[in-house]
Amino acid sequence: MGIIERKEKKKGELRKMILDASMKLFIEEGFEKVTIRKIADIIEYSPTTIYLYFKDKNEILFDLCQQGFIKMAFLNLELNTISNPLQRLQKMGENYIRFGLENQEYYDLMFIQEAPIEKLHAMNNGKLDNVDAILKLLRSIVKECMDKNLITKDDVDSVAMAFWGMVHGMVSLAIRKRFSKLVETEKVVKSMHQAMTWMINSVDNSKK
Amino acid sequence: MGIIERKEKKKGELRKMILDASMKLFIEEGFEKVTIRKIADIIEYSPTTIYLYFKDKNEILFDLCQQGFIKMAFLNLELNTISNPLQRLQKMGENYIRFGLENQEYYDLMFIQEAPIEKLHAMNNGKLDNVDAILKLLRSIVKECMDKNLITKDDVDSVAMAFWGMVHGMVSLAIRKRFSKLVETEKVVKSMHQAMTWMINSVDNSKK
DNA sequence: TTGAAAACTTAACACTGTTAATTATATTTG
DNA sequence: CAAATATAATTAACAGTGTTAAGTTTTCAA
Repeated sequence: MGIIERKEKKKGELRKMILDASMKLFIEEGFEKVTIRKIADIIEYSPTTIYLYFKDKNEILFDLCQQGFIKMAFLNLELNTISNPLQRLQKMGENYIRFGLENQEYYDLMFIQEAPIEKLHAMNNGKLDNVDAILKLLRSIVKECMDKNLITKDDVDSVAMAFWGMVHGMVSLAIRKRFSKLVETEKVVKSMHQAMTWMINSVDNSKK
Repeated sequence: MGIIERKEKKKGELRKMILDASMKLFIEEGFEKVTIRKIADIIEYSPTTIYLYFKDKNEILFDLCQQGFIKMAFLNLELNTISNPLQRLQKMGENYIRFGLENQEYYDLMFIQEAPIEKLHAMNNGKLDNVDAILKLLRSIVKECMDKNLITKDDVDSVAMAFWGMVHGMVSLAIRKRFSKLVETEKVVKSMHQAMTWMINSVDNSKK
């Protein structure tokens, strides 16, 4: 049994080496540069060895993706200190925007690319993952806003979609450089926050 | 001069054949299946011939992209019949959502992929293109809403960003299957429209 | 020490966009 | 009309990509 454990550990070690190499490439050169052969170069194994530890490339990208969700979740820890749920919603949105702009490669993988998400759907083994945690938080804040009559009551999920949509839409359009015909490049970030503030104020029922 | 014209025409004809073949592949198999070699197969020329008529693949994708913008612009023609600018804004949003969901391949190229947009930035020879037209329309409607005190006054571009962001965000998250953990697949479309309606009603100052 | 199982590699397949060099086809000139 | 030139199209290749089947090396228990 000690032997099997050691084997498992060794197996785990190479798995980790592959993921570490992927992360290194991902951080330093972006996710398009994460190729099987480059990973193999770094860990000094042949490319095919990787397939003994991962079914395919998506399984590796999925792991990087999960790291991103963990990273993002950390930003939301400070939200507990804000008592007003609408202010909390705004702060969550601002965190989201900042995370997206400062971690564009992660963001791409987490919310724009279609490749790694297939794994997420396949790996639905009950355990609620990091995506769930963020969505659950968003939903609960929206619900609290409605319960306290800060925003107009409606289907919680739909309203959550509207907010998520707005921040994701702005971040992804910014990352993909679609705002150039609307505002100057230097003003994009400022305008995004201004948009966020306008929206929060506009839906705030306590302000009228 | 008649001779040069005829030559130009012939050159244009092969150019058109290439674009037609690209469109055929694009419509029938999606944009990832639009490859130089497949285009070459259809037009019955060698792959390298294509490079005599287009600088690179992006130049071909850019053309498909433009077709998408034209297609989208058609949907907005009916907007003139709506006198209330906020209702017009809602209708524009609903058109946008419908276009995105019904033309996912076009939408991908127009707003999600980064490849063809580089050409759009490079080709900035003054002439305001189809993207401009749509953004100009959005901006003017937002402005009209503010002028008529239907929504709270603020920087027009920022508010336009908020609305565009919301609809683009929802459409792109739906296309990339990110809503599965929030609402059931069958309900996504309905929830998107519900989200849109909630948002329009919530920002409507005339309703309070 | 032998034999089976595990770990790893080599070689290859089927693709991708793109380029340099070459050949075939028109067109213009002597 | 024939030769020279200009245009058009092709072949072959480069440098990549993910992935798989088959073969080799290593490890380890009987």
